[in-house]
Amino acid sequence: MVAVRARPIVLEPLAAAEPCAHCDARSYSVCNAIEIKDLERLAAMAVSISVEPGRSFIVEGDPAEHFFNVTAGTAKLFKLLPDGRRQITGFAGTGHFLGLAVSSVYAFGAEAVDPMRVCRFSRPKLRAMLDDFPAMETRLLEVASNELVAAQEQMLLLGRKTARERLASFLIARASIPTHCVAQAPGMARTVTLPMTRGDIADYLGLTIETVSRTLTRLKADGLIEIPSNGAIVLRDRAALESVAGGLD
Amino acid sequence: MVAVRARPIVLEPLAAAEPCAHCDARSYSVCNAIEIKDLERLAAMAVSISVEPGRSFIVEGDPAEHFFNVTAGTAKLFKLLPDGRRQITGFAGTGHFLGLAVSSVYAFGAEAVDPMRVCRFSRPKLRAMLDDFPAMETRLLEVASNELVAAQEQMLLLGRKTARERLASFLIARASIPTHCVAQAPGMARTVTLPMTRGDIADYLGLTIETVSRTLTRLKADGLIEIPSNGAIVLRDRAALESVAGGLD
DNA sequence: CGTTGTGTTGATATTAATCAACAAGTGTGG
DNA sequence: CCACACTTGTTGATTAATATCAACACAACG
Repeated sequence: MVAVRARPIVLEPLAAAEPCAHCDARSYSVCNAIEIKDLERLAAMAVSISVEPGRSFIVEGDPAEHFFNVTAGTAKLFKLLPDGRRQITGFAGTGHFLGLAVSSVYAFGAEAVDPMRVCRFSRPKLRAMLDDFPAMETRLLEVASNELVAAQEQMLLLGRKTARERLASFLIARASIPTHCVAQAPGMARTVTLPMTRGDIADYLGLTIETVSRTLTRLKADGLIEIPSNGAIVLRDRAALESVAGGLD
Repeated sequence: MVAVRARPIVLEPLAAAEPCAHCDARSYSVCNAIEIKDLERLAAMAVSISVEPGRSFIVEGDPAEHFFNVTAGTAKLFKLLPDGRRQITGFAGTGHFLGLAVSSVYAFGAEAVDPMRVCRFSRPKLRAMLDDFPAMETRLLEVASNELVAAQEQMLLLGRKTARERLASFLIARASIPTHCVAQAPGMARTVTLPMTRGDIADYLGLTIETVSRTLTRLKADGLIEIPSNGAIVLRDRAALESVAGGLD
């Protein structure tokens, strides 16, 4: 069964708009919940910003003044303990919303993994926007619900899965992320690109760098994956990986 | 700083409505976003159900036909692996909403920890309700955002904290849950009631029963807590507990 | 070239899991 | 009222998984 997936919402100010080579619509207006003309009005309220790899654009504990929509690249979202231990709570790719919090301060930090573009709204403008476009609020609620489901899945991973199961889960999940357009081969990318470092993967999976490295080596030795280069992994036996990811064998 | 906390939303059909001894309004209509008369109309669309301890009322993977609002008692929400490993992703107390998922099947199971009452809506009726009351949708988005923040905090706990830190975090978090009314002593209950078993705590914190037991014993020996009975824990040194919970010392 | 960041691999340490025994509380039925 | 099973919780001995410490390989970059 191939899930029907909503297109990622990508808000981009008109000035920065680029036509998409693959989608039918223009890349900055990929949203199935709002009329195009409204989207343009809406996008005009925002600022488009480039973020270089390694650069933080949200700092945990800072006043939450902005709301972001990722329009290109990938961010890592994380929480820190005073002694430096870090948990990456997720990677935010194109279409992701950041900074929804009700609280007045950000509950997490965000840093670019690769060259990013984000679209930034002030929170009052976001509020005005939601009041103007109820459909947008509905869509955001859907987005938040989906993230909640993903968060629960990650809790299962962190609380109960072995290192091997965690890596398999991670690779399978990564393989189902649409890279750009949503219309795609039936949910299956055989080569997974990993823009993040082993350290990021470790902090995402609640492991150490060494364990991530060793576990990938074992998965390779077992014929489940190939590692053509850092930053890419080929899923040689997707069914077996899914089985491992689900806690079987 | 004492956070201003919104009242829990409690929807209860009129037949089951009971006046609250502590709140100014009636207990079943505690919602700061909707007019009382609308709420009554809305509550009339729902069914109130009692759930005995140990009874499941949401099964992971089943068609997601209903949407629930907890009106009394506590539920545990969990995900399972095929071999029986279980991760409790949260405990849902009075005011919590369950079953928001966009997906057509439930992403988690829910089981009553103690005698519960839940208010049940069919999902189409929920949709109609949200269309009728945009304020309700706004409120749900806030709720979902807060749960997302809590989920991230739990990921930090599961991925990076020691057993001792996990227990301390759990106790501190439990101590800040308003039992019934929200207006309360400045955020601080010294005695924490734990309706769930050690096994539930273990599955929530990603530990085993034995480790939970041992760690509580150690916290007691260190003078941070007292354990007058199963089901209750007295925080003897809240500051120290908070310090441990935050990853210090 | 050295330097730095990233990744791999090996040896050892440590935390928490597992295996096991037992204690305390609860409910049942004789 | 007491024997009994059953559930829940505690504590001890041992094991296993992963973390930690350490060395080294390799690529990117000034």
